[in-house]
Amino acid sequence: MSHGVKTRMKDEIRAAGRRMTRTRRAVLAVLEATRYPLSPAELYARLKKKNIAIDPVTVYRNLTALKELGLIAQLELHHEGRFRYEIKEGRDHHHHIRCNGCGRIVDLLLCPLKKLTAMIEQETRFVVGDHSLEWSGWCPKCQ
Amino acid sequence: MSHGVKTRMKDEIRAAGRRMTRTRRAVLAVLEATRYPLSPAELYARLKKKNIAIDPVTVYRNLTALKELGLIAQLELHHEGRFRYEIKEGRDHHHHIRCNGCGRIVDLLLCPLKKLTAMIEQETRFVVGDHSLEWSGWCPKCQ
DNA sequence: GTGCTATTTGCAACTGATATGCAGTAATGG
DNA sequence: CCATTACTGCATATCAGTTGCAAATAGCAC
Repeated sequence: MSHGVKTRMKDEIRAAGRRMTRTRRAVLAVLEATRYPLSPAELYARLKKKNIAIDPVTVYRNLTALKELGLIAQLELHHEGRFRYEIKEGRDHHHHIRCNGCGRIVDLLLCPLKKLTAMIEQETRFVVGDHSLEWSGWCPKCQ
Repeated sequence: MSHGVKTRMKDEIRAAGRRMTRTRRAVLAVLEATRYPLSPAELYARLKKKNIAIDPVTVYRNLTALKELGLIAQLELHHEGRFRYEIKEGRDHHHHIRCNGCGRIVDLLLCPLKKLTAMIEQETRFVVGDHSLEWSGWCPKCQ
């Protein structure tokens, strides 16, 4: 196994004519180490706690770039009104549920929607691209 | 039929100790006349075009109030990063698809998710509340 | 209609999330 | 280690939505 995840990511970044920088590496590292999608602000806080010098703007710019490169996914949780980001590498298509009480976010590994695409294309004559499916509710502790 | 939609809405507003005002009536009228969910800014623009004097802040406050009263629904379309609102009265549960090209929004009358609730509750131990399911793609004209 | 009270409104100012302009810095290929 | 060009930081701007407060008004009682 000569080609690790990090190397593969760097290759993809280079292939698009972009660079693997100190801050980009740090952003990716935090996203990789976190098992739920982070908002830019949360990500920035984690970088700060790790004593990594980075400007909030650079966090935004890196998230946008990595999203365009397809290395991370941008999502919006139910009624949260802001974006979150999570690493794509090694993760299957999935959705989320978020607790209205404590804000805890849990992955849902199911996706009942794959079969629906054809139906929707027929119904609307759209060419269906992406979808988002997000749930909210109350987690065990907050019930 | 002595009890129209308007009267019913006014009753619900009054029942909650709130008032049916000039601006609230206008906001409801525009939402009723529009067959897709509007952002606060779009709603404000339509009111202006109809020469209705209203402050943008009042639009926000009315939308919040009407949402709390359960008369309108707040939703977030796929990757749009802001809220939209639509009238609930007389409309079944549904979802949307939005064109990446022109922004056109079309209703999807299907909802494949009802059966899923029990499954998710079992899997996560959450008590499932609401969900959002939004699609994006390319509409016939933009393909 | 008159008057009363609580809700609403308009205006201004504010917050929070995200974007942009620009000059300086640093990652890559040669 | 040089040149090129992407990236970073800082300041500043924009956009969505919120909040404080005094003035306006809806709804109710008379």
